[in-house]
Amino acid sequence: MRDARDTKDQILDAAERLFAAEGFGATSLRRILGDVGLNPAAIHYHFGGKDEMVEALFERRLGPLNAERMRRFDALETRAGAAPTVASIVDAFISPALAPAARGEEGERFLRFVGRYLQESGEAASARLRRTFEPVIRRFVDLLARALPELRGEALAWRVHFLVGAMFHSMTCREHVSWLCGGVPSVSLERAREELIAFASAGLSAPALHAAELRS
Amino acid sequence: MRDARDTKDQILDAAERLFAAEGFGATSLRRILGDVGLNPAAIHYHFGGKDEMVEALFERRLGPLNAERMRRFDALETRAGAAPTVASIVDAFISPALAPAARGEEGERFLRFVGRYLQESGEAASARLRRTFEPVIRRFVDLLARALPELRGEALAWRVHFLVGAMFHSMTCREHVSWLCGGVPSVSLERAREELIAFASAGLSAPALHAAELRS
DNA sequence: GTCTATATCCTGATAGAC
DNA sequence: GTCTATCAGGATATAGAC
Repeated sequence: MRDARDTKDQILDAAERLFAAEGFGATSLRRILGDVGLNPAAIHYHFGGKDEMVEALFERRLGPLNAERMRRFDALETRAGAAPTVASIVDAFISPALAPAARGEEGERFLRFVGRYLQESGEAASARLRRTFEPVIRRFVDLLARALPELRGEALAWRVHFLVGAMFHSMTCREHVSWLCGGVPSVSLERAREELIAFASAGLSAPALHAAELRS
Repeated sequence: MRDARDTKDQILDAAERLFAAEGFGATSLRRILGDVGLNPAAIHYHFGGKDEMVEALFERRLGPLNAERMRRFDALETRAGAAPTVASIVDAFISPALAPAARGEEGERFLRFVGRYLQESGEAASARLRRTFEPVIRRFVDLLARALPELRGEALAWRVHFLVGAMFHSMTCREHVSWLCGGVPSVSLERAREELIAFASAGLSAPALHAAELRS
């Protein structure tokens, strides 16, 4: 009746939009396929199930995104002479995700979805995300470890974890920022990208904690 | 058959445990009430519905938690002479939530649940959380604004938003930290609290961004 | 006052129509 | 190859048993 390629993309578009808006668990196949004008069960022909559709959603966007991050990491490492700054490493990790989000609806939708999925999902999803992200995260952590030699394993891990949390939260609960700053109706995602780089770089660069400095 | 007070608390305990472990949308009343040995529909007698039960869950813990934050803010403001440091303000906001979590399962469970709920939920839940948190967040932002006079409205709002995101993410996806730092089996939540205070204080204190300093 | 039997709707998935 | 009719079970909620 219509081209399968188009149909698949239409389904993924609708799914991404609804997952971002309502959450993963709250969005039924019925709703998604209804938006495309198909029977709920069509999902099984095109993808195999709800979980497999999520996998397709990830692959469609995460491949290019993580490839871009790797390219930027490469560029930082091969730049002769200057060792990369913490801010430039953070920029290479954050901007491929947040710059498209700042440019338009589509990029933002995907990040909102990933953020929600990350929180909602159980072990299986966690493992899936880990498989996808591990190479790029490990590279990121290695670069940071060289730029911040005083930061030991667990400290660096927590701080990277905070950065990731801040990044996703910035997308998924963006509306909170409007009332946080006293009712500015529309906040800028480009601004968020810049502030996050500044915030996270400074946070990562904070002095390492030693037993003696711990506060109550 | 048994005391209603006990039953209510048993239901809330089971709900909190399951919400934290599996997520809000993924946890059915069937499952929760089954753990307590009751029919799923008993929820309607005790609370009125799933949403009202969530409200009760929040009230049980958030009241004391936010009251403690307010007490700490008061203590900072009335301390004669010294204006409070950024780190001490951040500590007053974070520690009442994270110190109980570090001390035991129960405190951690609640934070995991709130973090997941915050991400999963739509407008209604967002509004509910806003009503509960607005006074304490506004106080927090005001204190920070005085300690960081160079940080204007939207910049401060984004950075506080990052802090909140980092805080919840640190709880909800804690297992990720283990592999981030190369497989340390058990990471310390007390360590997370200390690192988060250092990370967020430094991030908030990063120089304000002006148009001229923006990077690609 | 405390809880259960039951109803209704909605979920994702199997099997089969075109 | 593409999609739909239908299914079995799970979701919350109403009405009523004890």
